[in-house]
Amino acid sequence: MKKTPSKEKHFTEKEFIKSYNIQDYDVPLVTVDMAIFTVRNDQLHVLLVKRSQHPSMGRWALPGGFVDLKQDRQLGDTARRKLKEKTGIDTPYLEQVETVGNNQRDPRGWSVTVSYFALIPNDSIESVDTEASEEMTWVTFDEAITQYHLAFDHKSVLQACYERLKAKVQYTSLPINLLPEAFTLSELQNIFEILLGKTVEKKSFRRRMLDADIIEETGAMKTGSNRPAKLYKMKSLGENHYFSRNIEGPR
Amino acid sequence: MKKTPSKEKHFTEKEFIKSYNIQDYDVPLVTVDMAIFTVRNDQLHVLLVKRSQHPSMGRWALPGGFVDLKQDRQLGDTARRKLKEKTGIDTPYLEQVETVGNNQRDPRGWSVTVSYFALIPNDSIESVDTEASEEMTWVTFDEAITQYHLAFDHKSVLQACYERLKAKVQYTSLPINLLPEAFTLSELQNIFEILLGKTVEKKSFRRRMLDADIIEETGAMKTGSNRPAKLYKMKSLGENHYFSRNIEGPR
DNA sequence: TTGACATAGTGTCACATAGCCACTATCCTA
DNA sequence: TAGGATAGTGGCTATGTGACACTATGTCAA
Repeated sequence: MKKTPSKEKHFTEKEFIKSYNIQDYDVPLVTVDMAIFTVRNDQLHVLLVKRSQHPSMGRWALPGGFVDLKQDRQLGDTARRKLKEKTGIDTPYLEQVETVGNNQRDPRGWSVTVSYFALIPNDSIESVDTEASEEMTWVTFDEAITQYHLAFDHKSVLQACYERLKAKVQYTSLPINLLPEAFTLSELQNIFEILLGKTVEKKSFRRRMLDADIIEETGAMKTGSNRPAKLYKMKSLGENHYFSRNIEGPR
Repeated sequence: MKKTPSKEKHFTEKEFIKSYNIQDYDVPLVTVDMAIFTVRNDQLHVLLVKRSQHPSMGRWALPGGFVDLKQDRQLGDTARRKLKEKTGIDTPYLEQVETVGNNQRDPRGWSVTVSYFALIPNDSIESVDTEASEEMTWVTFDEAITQYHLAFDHKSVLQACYERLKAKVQYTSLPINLLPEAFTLSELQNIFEILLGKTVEKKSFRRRMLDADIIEETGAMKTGSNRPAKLYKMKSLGENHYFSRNIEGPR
């Protein structure tokens, strides 16, 4: 039984703060969960970790955990900290998606999770030496949804992250963040097609990207077993462009 | 001083849950804050309440408060409960915007707020008899930002809500929710123009709305001192339409 | 050395859709 | 019955995307 907080108003704010103790209240749990996306082998992948503790010990889940009130100055720090722990990356594209809170999703009680998704270039993933006890794995998004029985409500959290990502691919330049610093237009188009699940017309795509004035030539070329392609990079790193029209598929 | 939670893994999940006590951990405060928007006198208005308790007693703030773990089954319920208390409305357009958490925004300590915005038709606002002690007022968005010194970080929360709203006006049918059930196309256009801050061309606007297949004639007409206008209503209530292009202004 | 291949990159036209704006329609009021 | 006001439309122009054939430039194998 909690004591009812005093409604006395005769003291100053200073006194109020001093007498305030969060332990006197029923409060929910607060966690941060994240979907870390990358594209490898022409498929969207997401990182899962195996839970080493109760509840749902042994089940696969999205990386995440409690906000550390000492370490984390703000919510995003929790996400960035987890990302760094798992992948070694510290400047990803990071976007908050949704906050879910109810008394069903965690057996420990009323629980709130703030979800984020991160986009990282596949080639930048370092193998981090994590606690030996901790297993993690990259799986395709489809597998994560259909083959894995994710802990808590992580299936729906993951789906929400994917929906947001997919929606934004239609009208932003966001997928650039899935590529390394320098990339060709063909590579970029390929990433868009993977995320959109449909092909786009080459000329239209190139016009769209070039007219947006968000990328510039590096000067270097990417060579292969055929005509070399110009390498591009983002003009201002981290800037995200919003197009005034959705990208369209074939008619 | 908190005790370090046990990392023992030798018991079952059931035993773990039983022994789990949230009081053993440092946890943040969790609140819900909301921007309740309506349009009156051709201006976007937002509802403010005067805080009757510490902290920031006497300052104006967005309606909101703690999640009530007993009453609220999920986060959105907290928002809906507050909205109902203040306006008497229980089926608004409600959208979660952002979740901010840090140890600066509230003098009581590490605090998380989940923000929502609601859109309500001006004519549906009932005067609710609230606690006598509680003052509330509708002010224009501009006034709220420039004239009122809002409590906590509510200024930036309010701005985030506005940004989201303004962005969505470009490519969704969302502003319909600011009008009563039946409305004319001219009224709808007017709302869009207010939110966009610029005029739009009549024919283009009507084409856009009609082609989207989201509204239908009620059969009734709105009469005035000139040619009567057809009244329309949403085809499926609450459904929000996404256009594939942003609304454009005059060239 | 050369020709096949593969992928990069472009020229150009058709087509869809939004802006523009003048025109018509239908009410009220004096 | 004419004038004012707002509702609603016809039809042309401008803009930008889709389509697709065409050119460009590398590698590689014979």
